[in-house]
Amino acid sequence: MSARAPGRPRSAEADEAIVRATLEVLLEEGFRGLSVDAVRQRAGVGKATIYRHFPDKDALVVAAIRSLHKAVEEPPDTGSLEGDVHALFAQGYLSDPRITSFAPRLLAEAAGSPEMHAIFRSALIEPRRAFLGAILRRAVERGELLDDADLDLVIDLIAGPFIYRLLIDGGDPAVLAARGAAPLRLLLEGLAPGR
Amino acid sequence: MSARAPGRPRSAEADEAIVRATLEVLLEEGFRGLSVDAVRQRAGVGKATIYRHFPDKDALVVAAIRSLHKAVEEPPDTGSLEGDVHALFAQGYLSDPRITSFAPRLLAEAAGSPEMHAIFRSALIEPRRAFLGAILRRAVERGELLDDADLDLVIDLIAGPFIYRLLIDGGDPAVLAARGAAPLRLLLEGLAPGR
Amino acid sequence: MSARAPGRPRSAEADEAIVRATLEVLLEEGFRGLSVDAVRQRAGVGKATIYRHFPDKDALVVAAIRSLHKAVEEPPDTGSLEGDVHALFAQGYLSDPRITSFAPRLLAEAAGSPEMHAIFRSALIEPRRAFLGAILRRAVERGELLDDADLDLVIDLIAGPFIYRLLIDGGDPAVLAARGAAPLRLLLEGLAPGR
Amino acid sequence: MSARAPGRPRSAEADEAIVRATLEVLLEEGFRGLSVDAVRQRAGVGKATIYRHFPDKDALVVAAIRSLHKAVEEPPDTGSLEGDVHALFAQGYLSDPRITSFAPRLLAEAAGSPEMHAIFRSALIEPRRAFLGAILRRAVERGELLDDADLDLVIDLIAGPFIYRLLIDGGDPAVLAARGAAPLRLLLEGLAPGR
DNA sequence: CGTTAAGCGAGACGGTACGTCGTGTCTTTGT
DNA sequence: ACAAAGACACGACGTACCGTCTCGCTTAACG
Repeated sequence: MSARAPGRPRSAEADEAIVRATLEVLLEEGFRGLSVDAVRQRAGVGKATIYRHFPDKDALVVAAIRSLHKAVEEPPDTGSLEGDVHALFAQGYLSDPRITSFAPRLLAEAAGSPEMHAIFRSALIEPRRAFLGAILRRAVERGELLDDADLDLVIDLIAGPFIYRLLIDGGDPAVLAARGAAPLRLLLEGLAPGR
Repeated sequence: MSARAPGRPRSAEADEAIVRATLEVLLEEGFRGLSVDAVRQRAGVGKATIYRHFPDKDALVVAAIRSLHKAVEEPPDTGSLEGDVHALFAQGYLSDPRITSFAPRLLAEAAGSPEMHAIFRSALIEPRRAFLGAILRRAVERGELLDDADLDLVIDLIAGPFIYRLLIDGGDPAVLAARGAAPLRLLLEGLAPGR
Repeated sequence: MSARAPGRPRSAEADEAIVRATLEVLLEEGFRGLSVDAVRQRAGVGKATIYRHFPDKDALVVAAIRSLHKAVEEPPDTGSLEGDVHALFAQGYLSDPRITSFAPRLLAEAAGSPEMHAIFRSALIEPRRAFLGAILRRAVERGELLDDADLDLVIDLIAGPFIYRLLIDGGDPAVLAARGAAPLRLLLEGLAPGR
Repeated sequence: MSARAPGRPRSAEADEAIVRATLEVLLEEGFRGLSVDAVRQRAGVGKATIYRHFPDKDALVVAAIRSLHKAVEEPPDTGSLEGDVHALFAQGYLSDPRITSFAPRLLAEAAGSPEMHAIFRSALIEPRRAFLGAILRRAVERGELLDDADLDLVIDLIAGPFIYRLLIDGGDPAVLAARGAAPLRLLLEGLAPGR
């Protein structure tokens, strides 16, 4: 018995070319300047193929965003919580221009669209929370944090102000560097076990 | 020399009708569904009039957002920082559906548009930060906070996780109520002077 | 090594199914509504098979039209020219709805396409001219027409007004019956030898 | 009471430019090569304007055909029926390439579309019949034709074979010149009063 | 107190992008 | 080895929207 659909299968190359072209146009021309025909031309692909792979332009953008997921690398172990977090920020954990540029737009689409919101979470938010979570678990093992600390809450406390600043200041890296780390010290003091 | 332009003056009624219609369409149809013609029809106004009052569609949206500013009320003095902050959250400081619905969309427009971003900050962010600031200054006067506390930073620490949760969870009020207040207690402990 | 049969020799069936499906779609949807995919689906055939049998859509149409040729029957001998011609008209010599429906469309394709025009002539025009020619030759033998009459010209004179009316009046059978035969009498008088 | 519609009136210039551009593209590229965007570009007009003036591409073509009507000139009086008819043919009464090229295509559209057929008749057929009719009436006055001749029938007899040849031979002018006039002599003999 | 310049609703205008569909070619799997 | 199924590149179709431009009319300040 065959689980295979008949006919010529969808081209993975075309799919990849479309997503890559979308990302390129998105970065060069911005969201407003993204046209399906521009993607079509750059990908060297037929318009019908785009619409066969993605129901509409939004889905195309979502796929492009999702493709960024792979780019995020594992955070290194520097030996201390503070070092780990700084390393995470330093490696562009959230200040990656692609993220600061795309995330708000994606967020806008997510408003009123539960599926879009789920994609937003799974493609952008959760992987980053997972990295922070790993760092925090290492800190607990090291004894830097209380055993019963609510790690999800701690993540909120670390990432929240950072994101907030990101949104308010429009992703200016200098401002982020200056203010992003500030809450961390405060938290480290409040959450240290021996106190 | 005349300080007055000749001819019929611009109609304040038309201006108001345009802004109101824009808000209505924005709420009913969302950002994507907002078309100048829809505003025109709902406002009972000529298209040229819209473009005489606002240079383009973005300006129209900005004006509509700005018109929401008036709705925010002064936060009451409950006698304690914790009470004030809870009161602020309780009165819908940020969970106002108009805010949770508009803010992300506006944010999306703000990405890559400095003017839009400035509007976003001045119309939505700053008024709310001002309220929190007033509350915190009262707390300093009461002796609940250290005199030399960086209030802007404290605001980040309080509002940041809240906003972060708002964005992640899509503004679900129940979740906000459960998690929004959590960081506050932690902060209050860490920032109390007598320690 | 496998002695498996080299696939089903379905070629002839497929060809016939394609032509039949083309005719059906042509009659139901008209020329504009004829799409190769519609033919494909109705014939239960692969698209590549169609293009293996016919170079392009025009050839497909030509084949469909040609398949109508077989339907035309030999004209009977009634004993007189007038009777023969009336019999020819009566048997639907040209008022066959398939002809009145297809001919103009085919004509349209023929404009500017010599090959199409040749098809048009050989599949529709010439067989009918041949019938008229046979009738006229019988008339010459009977002495009803002058020996040196230009039979091609006589055919033009008989068929021309008829076709002209057909095109002008849109193939309305009543009109054709009323006016189609009229020129014939006039011609018979003018071409009778004993005058 | 105002008979004037509100708003900016449709542009007669745009309409004319569209029709002219359609005719040009039609003549240069042929029917198959006619695209609305080509017309749009050549006319220097917005696509929406085309579709505001004409419901679809067919209507556009019809309007272009109709615009040819004005080009037909009055037939001169040469003093004799035969001369008049020759003059009519000589001036391109029916051999105008625009006619021989468009008529069959229009005919094809007319099949199954009464409105289209009516346009075909009123824009192409009737004006030409009217010219022939005028010539024939002059002939009756001159005594060249019987007073009680059915002029409509005579028109059929003159025009019919000519059109028939036109269609069969694809509008080759040489063939038309050779064969188109042949039936005329026959008819003149048969319809002359003094016989 | 009438001119007159600029406002007004209405809607057509030139463009540009959208998403659908049709053509003729190709690449799969199944028989 | 050929057939069905259907994906592919290309390009036209008809719709919607943006921001500009006439229309004919109102409205108010100035002469």
